[in-house]
Amino acid sequence: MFLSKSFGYALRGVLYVALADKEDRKAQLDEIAEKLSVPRHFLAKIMKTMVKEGVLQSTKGPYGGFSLNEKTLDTRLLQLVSITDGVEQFNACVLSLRKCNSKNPCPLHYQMLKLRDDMLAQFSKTTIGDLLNKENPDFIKSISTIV
Amino acid sequence: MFLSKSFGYALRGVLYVALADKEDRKAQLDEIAEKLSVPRHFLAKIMKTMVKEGVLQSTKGPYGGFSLNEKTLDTRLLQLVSITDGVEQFNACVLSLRKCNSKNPCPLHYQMLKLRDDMLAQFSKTTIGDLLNKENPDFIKSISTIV
DNA sequence: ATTAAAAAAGACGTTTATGTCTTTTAATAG
DNA sequence: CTATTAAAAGACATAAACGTCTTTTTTAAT
Repeated sequence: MFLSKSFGYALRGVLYVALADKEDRKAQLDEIAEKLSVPRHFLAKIMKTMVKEGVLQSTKGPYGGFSLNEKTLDTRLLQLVSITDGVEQFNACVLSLRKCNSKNPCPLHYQMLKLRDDMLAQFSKTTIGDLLNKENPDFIKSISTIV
Repeated sequence: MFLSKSFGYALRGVLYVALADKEDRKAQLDEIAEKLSVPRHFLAKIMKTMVKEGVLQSTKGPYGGFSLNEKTLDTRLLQLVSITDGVEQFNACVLSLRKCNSKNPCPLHYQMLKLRDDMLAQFSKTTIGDLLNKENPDFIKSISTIV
């Protein structure tokens, strides 16, 4: 309802790489996809995009894989949303009215505006690093428990 | 992002019927679709479903069309969401984790829970009648201004 | 240099949301 | 009762999201 599956895969993917980083190792696609129970090739596309957008780093070849870069932990969730879903839709009217605005509000304009602002605030203030600092001992389990 | 197009069409459709009702007349599909700039046959399906679900009334044949019933104005927006989108997705984890709950929360569990509750509260408390009582003089314009 | 490993790239397939078209059913006027 | 009108029903079409498979490119060890 709120976000695409790609967003969830992206976030779990980058979190997995961050956890591997704590063990001073890179994470490879095969491992990530398997541990997170996410379609391998689909995840590949998403990881690739994140690399292109500078959220992650990757190296090819033997001993290659995905790793963090200087920006990863400071990346805001909103940027992930932007990469996987786009942010324009946040501003779209629920009634599909293009000319819906405060001058000519649809019947749900202000109600939705509030919900939207709350959501944007949440996703803007939270970074990848924030999620990792929660010190949840079951963190790994929580991002991979799918069944 | 939040809701399907069908939801927007459904709400605008039923509001249009309510406005026609204030003029003591039924609204026909051709008129509604044209005035709201919504695909006729697609809207037909949605209107039909709303009739089946008891949100609206319809009569076939000459001088037929869609009209309100005793329940229409008391219908909560959540019921429209339920008809067009389903409500299960409100409870789905953004990370697609099936076993995400307060015992085993994903990193975004509580943040999303709050947003979700706010949204459900909004949609639960607001009825079709509430939207009509806002006395917005540009109401008709606001639900049909699409271009 | 050669080979193997791993990501990048891109073609292809499936499913779901959205949209269109035609036929059927029901109601009313005359 | 017949013709007409309008919704109901259902088949078909398109676009976007989601997923799979194969080939190419890059890297590193030997």
